[in-house]
Amino acid sequence: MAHDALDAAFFQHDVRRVARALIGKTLVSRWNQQRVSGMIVETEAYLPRGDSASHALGGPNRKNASMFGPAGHAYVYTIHARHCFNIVTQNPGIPSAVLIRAVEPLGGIGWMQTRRNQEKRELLTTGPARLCEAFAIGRQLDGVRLGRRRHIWIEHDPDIRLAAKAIRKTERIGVTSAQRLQLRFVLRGNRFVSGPRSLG
DNA sequence: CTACCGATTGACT
DNA sequence: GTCAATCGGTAGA
Repeated sequence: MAHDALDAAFFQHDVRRVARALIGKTLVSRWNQQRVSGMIVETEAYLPRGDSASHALGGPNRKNASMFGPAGHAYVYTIHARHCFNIVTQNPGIPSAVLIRAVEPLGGIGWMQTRRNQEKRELLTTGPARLCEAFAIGRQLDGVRLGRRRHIWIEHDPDIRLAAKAIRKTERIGVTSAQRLQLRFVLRGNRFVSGPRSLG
């Protein structure tokens, strides 16, 4: 029950290292007395330099400001009328973030089904916008620090230990530039990973 | 004000 | 597998 919550120091490393390390961790949301949790099974890294797909390209603006803020805070953006949840890394001064693309539902599945208006577990949290809806993550969390006393945080279960080969590295999903970069990390074989099966 | 875009999803063949 | 709906944010007239 009382698993350690990851603190800011965890997120102050290279974004690729953090993206890989987040696989197998537990994402927890508590909102309106409703606790929801899931094991992270898919992430993507967005680099501070040389990454034409990063929202930080071109410098800070009103929309991407959180990417330039402190590590361990949320960066929530809107795309196609939906939300996506990132965790800022390496900052200050190095705008980078990890996109959480999919989790395996663990607790509060009934809340997820209600919020998603969807019964099938495979359709609750397989995709960045789907999991945001299931975890009640919206723009109001943009720039907010993660923590156990907040709306959202990440826990480490010491019983979950993944072998290096359990994590697969692939190209990112849906990115229209810089596609050759291998910046997506997935838990190999997990059925809650999003995207084409060939990249699972 | 209008025009256009997208780190997506869900419906469809 | 393919494809269009979707709408907030941003840029430009």
